[in-house]
Amino acid sequence: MGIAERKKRQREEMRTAILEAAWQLVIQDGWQALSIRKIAEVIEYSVPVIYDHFANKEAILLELTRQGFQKLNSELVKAISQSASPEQQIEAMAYAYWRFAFENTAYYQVMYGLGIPSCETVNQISELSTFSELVLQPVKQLIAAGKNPATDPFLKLHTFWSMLHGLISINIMSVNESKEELNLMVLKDFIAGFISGIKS
Amino acid sequence: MGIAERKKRQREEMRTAILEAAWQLVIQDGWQALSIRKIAEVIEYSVPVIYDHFANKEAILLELTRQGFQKLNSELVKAISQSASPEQQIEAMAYAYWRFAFENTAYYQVMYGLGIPSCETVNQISELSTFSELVLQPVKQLIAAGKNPATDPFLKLHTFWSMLHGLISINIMSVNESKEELNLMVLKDFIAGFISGIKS
DNA sequence: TTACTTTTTCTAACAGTGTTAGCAAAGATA
DNA sequence: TATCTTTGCTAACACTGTTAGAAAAAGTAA
Repeated sequence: MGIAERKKRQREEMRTAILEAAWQLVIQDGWQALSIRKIAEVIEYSVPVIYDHFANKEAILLELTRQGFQKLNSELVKAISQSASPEQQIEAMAYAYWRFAFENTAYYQVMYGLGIPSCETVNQISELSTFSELVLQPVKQLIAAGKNPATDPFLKLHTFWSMLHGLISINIMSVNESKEELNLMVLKDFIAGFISGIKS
Repeated sequence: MGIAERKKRQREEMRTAILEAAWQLVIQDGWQALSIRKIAEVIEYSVPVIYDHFANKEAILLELTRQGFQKLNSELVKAISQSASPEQQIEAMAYAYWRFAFENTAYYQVMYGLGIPSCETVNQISELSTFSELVLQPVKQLIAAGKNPATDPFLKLHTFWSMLHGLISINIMSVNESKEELNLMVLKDFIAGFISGIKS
């Protein structure tokens, strides 16, 4: 009897309808504005049916996160396949990753939980400039003492900040304790590379 | 007349009481669990008095963010002052930044809006391992072809991922458009340094 | 077709959230 | 003492995630 199959298919359709509605709302108003009730309105069903397919709101976000990584993966595969040497592959992947993030800002924000205290107001924080100047000072000195005095200190400042932030935020996210020593090594690796990169 | 002074002082006390209560709640239950009503309960005042000192909840978070950067700045100043050469200063600052993040996780999360879809469940995403393997492949090849075949590919993978993520998330946060070219240059700078770092 | 069972779907509620209008009480001024 | 200003509160509005329990629909068996 095909009834069970049809029911299964309908359940699947409902599930994807929920996810599509959720995604539509996310790219429309940002993932912070996503609500179960809005999803219910879009799919034209009552609220509790959503809970028949997802345990809670977080499970929906998690599924979108999964989709995001899936899409990113496929972009990376494409980047790899179109390049020959490992150098080119790495470069292509870096660009693909970068492009993915900015062409799919909503995805990236869901994937990494970005986008709170409100991105727009971060610029209001005056302490950020103090922070920048603080790091800038020794970087400038190092550049002056190095072999390439034309190096842009702001560029290096950005590299410094981004690297540290990325390392930390990825480490904070994954509770995997066994990786802590690994990350400390990455930190050391980065510092050494950063300094020698300025000098030479 | 000292009445105006006293009133001003009392207003200030109320303000700091709100911020202290908010902070206490943040380190207790995480910044996502922070609510105006809980703050009101802690300071033993009704809810609307909070709105006499802060426009909205976000303003409170923003102030905590500001405090976070202030504290980070003072840590960096300390790190700088205790080191002599720019190399040592940069290294000390990197470690200070790192330490600050992990000794003040709550601060760091508020500062960078981290900690959504729930950090704990990120590990459930199977696509992450696919992603890792994808990047790992060319990195391994590059290491094998380089002068230092003992280099840990996982370490390099982590560097790669962290750097990209840091660069992107900082760029996504600050809407400052004029910096986009700068960041593209940082990206190039990073890729070049990353590859040459593996080779040599 | 009818009676029964299972599945699906909904209404309504609970407990919580940010935010604000409007009133009451307290404090300051004359 | 009377007036004005500041301060603080109650109560509400419009949301949020989540769930219990009733109603409706769909499937099954006689």
